[in-house]
Amino acid sequence: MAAVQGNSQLDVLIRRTEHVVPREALEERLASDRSLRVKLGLDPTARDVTLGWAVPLRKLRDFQDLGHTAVLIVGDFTARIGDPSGKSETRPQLTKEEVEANAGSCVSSLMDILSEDNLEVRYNSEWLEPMDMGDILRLTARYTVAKMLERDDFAKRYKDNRPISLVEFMYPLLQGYDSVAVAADVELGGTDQLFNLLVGRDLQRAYGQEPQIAMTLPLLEGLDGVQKMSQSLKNYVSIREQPDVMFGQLMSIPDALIERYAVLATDMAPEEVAEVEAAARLGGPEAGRAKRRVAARVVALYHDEAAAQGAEASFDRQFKEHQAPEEIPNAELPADSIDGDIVYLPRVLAELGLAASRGEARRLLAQGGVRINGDQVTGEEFPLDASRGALLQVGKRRFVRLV
RNA sequence: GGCGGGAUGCCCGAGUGGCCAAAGGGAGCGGCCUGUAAAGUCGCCGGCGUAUGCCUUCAGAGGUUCAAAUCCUCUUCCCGCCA
Repeated sequence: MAAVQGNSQLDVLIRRTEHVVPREALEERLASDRSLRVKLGLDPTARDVTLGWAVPLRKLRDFQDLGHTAVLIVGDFTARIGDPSGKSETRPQLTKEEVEANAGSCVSSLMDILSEDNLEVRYNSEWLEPMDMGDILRLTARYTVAKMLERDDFAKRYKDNRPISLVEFMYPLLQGYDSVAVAADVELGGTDQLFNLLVGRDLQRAYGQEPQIAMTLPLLEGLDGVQKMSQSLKNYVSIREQPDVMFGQLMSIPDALIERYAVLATDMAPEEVAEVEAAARLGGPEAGRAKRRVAARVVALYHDEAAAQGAEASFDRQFKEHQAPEEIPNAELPADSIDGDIVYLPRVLAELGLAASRGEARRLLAQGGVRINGDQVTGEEFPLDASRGALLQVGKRRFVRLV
């Protein structure tokens, strides 16, 4: 068993959680000194690990570090059904091939956070695929419609006369059955998973097992500051993002979220979080410094200290001093943008991907969003000889060296 | 099986014959400002070589009309209610 014992172990595990149901059961099981089986379901539709998804993963890592077993469930079977949670709408079902293609790379990127030790990876098709209609009916017999409708999402949709697919009723049951199949002691999930985790408890009881402890973790808001971080909303930060980009993305969170990120996205100790929060509250430059501190800590967590410092330095260079970044990609002047001894800028911007279309490029020019060698350019044509080797900048953060 | 509702630009959502490339909001983008890619503020936000112009778009296919996102017909998909 691990170095941390008793209450301190409990403290570590409880940190950052939203619900621990029931908490006494967790205390009891920890006291038993047994290596617990801690389950976390993985939706193999995701391609990247985001800072939001990292929250439960890092909690799982906490358990591993304390000698418990991480049981990662790849929902290859359930992914083909679709998870209704929090989406309030039905999602297209994935094919077996799509799911398989994702699953492998998914698990490998999780290894950035999880440890190879104390790890068990299971695919739920292992036990769900062989079920026959009899098994399925016996499973559904354990649950009632009224109980299903306790779930907020279902209750709301039912009340609003919005669709609830029958298959959505199956998902919590199957996820709960996963817990039975792997004999989970604890299941982790986002706050929106609480209902499903509790179904797991009911089913385990029904199948004669000791019910698991349901532990939920807060859902981290995305860069927009409102909606939860998700890949489909494109408001996320990947844990594999380049240091400079990651730092910049983190600096773009609203001030109101500084503390939230300090708690959920960094490894800051509670005292340090308190400092950051106090600074953030002061607003002004203090808040700016607090945000930097959080951003740097996140970068350090997924890269290293040097990368964090480098990222902060280049952030200052680019956004405070308005200098070009050190690394600027070269881009060849598109041939069809050249007409005699002039280049047609909208074409250049569009072809190089600096603008979505020539129309947008022209708007950017008109709005003063384009600079060449630091000087604002508003005309659509530019001398060819002055273009060779020039530094082309769009907005504050897109740079290209023309060759 | 019967009845009713719906499908609009990245998303949500107005629009029921011309004033519609289509209100409004969100997201996104740009300028300014600043402590940052925060906040605030102003602006942009279908495409086209630079346009009082042309093209494509309001689920799909036809049709009526000088003129259709708006009317008619058929088709596809979605939803609800009653059985």
